Amino acid sequence: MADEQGLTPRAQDFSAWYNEVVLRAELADYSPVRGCMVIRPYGYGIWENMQRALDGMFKATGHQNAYFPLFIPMSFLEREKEHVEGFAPEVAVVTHAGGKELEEPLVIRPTSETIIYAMFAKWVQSYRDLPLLINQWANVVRWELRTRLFLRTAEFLWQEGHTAHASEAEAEEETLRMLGVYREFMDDWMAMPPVLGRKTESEKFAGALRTYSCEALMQDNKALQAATSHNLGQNFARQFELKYQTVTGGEDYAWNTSWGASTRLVGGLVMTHGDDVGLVVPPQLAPIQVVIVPIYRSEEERTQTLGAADQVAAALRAQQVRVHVDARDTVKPGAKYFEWERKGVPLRLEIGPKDLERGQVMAVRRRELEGLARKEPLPMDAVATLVPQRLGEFQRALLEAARRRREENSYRGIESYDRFREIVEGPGGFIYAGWCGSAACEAKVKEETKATIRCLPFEEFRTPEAPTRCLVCGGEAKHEAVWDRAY
RNA sequence: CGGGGCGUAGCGCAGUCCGGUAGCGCGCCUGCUUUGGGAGCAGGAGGUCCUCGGUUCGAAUCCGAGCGCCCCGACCA
Repeated sequence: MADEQGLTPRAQDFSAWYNEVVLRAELADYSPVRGCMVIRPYGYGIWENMQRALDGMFKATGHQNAYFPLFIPMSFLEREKEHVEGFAPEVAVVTHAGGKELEEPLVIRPTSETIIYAMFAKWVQSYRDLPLLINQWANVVRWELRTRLFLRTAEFLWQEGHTAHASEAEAEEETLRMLGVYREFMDDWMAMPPVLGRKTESEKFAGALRTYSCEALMQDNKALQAATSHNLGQNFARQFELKYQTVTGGEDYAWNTSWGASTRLVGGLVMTHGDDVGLVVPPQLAPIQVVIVPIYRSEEERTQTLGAADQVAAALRAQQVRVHVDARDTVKPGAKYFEWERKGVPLRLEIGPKDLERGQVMAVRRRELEGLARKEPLPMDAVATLVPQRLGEFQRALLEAARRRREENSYRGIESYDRFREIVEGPGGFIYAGWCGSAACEAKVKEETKATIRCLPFEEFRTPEAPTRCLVCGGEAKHEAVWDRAY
């Protein structure tokens, strides 16, 4: 670290900065097991808020939670060819249990399509049993060679939605609906606005017909795939005999979708809003939205300011504000400021003798954002109404700032491959360019620049004037693609 | 799995080249004074120097092997 109290500046070493923020804000810690991490209470608090929000949205769109086992028979995974090929290198396998070698090895789920659709097959007989809309919150294991806190760990927490439908159109609608849910979550809760689009064949989920994703742009201008939604077609249904009787009495395989988002989102949050002081958590997801720091000298002042702090806290809690009073007597106010800023608490209220005299509290925002004063006094008797407003403003300003940063670092109308390379190898960012649709052109760019097609963006994200030529071969452009290096 | 770096007190590090029995800052504990942006003074606790083996009268230091972690690359939510 640059010095013992500050962090390595982002501009100097983004990667080091990221690790330091995660550790120093007490989001997570390294575990004794290589590639795994311990999510600490503060980090888990953010994840719990994410879960709560997403879970509510899943329920609102008709899904129910269930839980499927961690262990999957090896033979299940092997049934879908593309699927097993995609995951084989990274699965962990249990070969021994109960002191004996198992007859059939058990895979620790890298994802649960196989076991879930095997169960769906038992539960679905008729079109009347469809759609079946299930979600599970679970841990999964993917034995990655190279890991990073939150962004890629051997074990991670996520949710995986799995649905079965009676028609391809319905499955496609569901796939896009859930992509939209993720988008709404990222906009409204995380203030991390994604670009939506379809994945290319080489980037799609192993076993899917089509994959869609939400791609967010981090502060180092690398892309983060933040959520994916897959139309699985009938691929898994065929392998697991997930059949149903149609309205007309015939028989057909069900159409499946799956969609997921993981604790990786926490890493995205850090890399979207954090600054050189530390973490910045959007109010909607902050475990602590407001921290109150009393300031005093004498014992009498201590009693008074702490009393006022408790009163303000109670008034805010009545407004559903998550508030913490830092009443520690052994730490000076300045030290508390730094600590809570490092942890990204959106709003701090300072209450000292001078404030009490004036009947006010001093409010300080975590980050300076356009149009919003960093410090302002709030009348004591209006705190309960003003603080929720300030939190809302801060949330909106974070989204606005993130959106602006994304657009400022997006490049459109790039036609020359040399120019493309200049951007990728220089500042980086989302590069919109034409693509002929050939895997060869896609692979060439990846090999030469490490940039990949993050997605083929949906209409609303596309450039008004569609590219006509493929960035790589100069042939006719079939799509506009968003390229970038990615996490 | 290749390249680089690093393993010494809870954290960050010095000491290693040139062997002589372990130190600095932060943090922690006690007391007093402090408290509006990382407090001061005094006292104190805390270390199998990653592991194993070798060389030596003597190893944190030299030699060999192994393990672990971080960063960069190939593969990936």
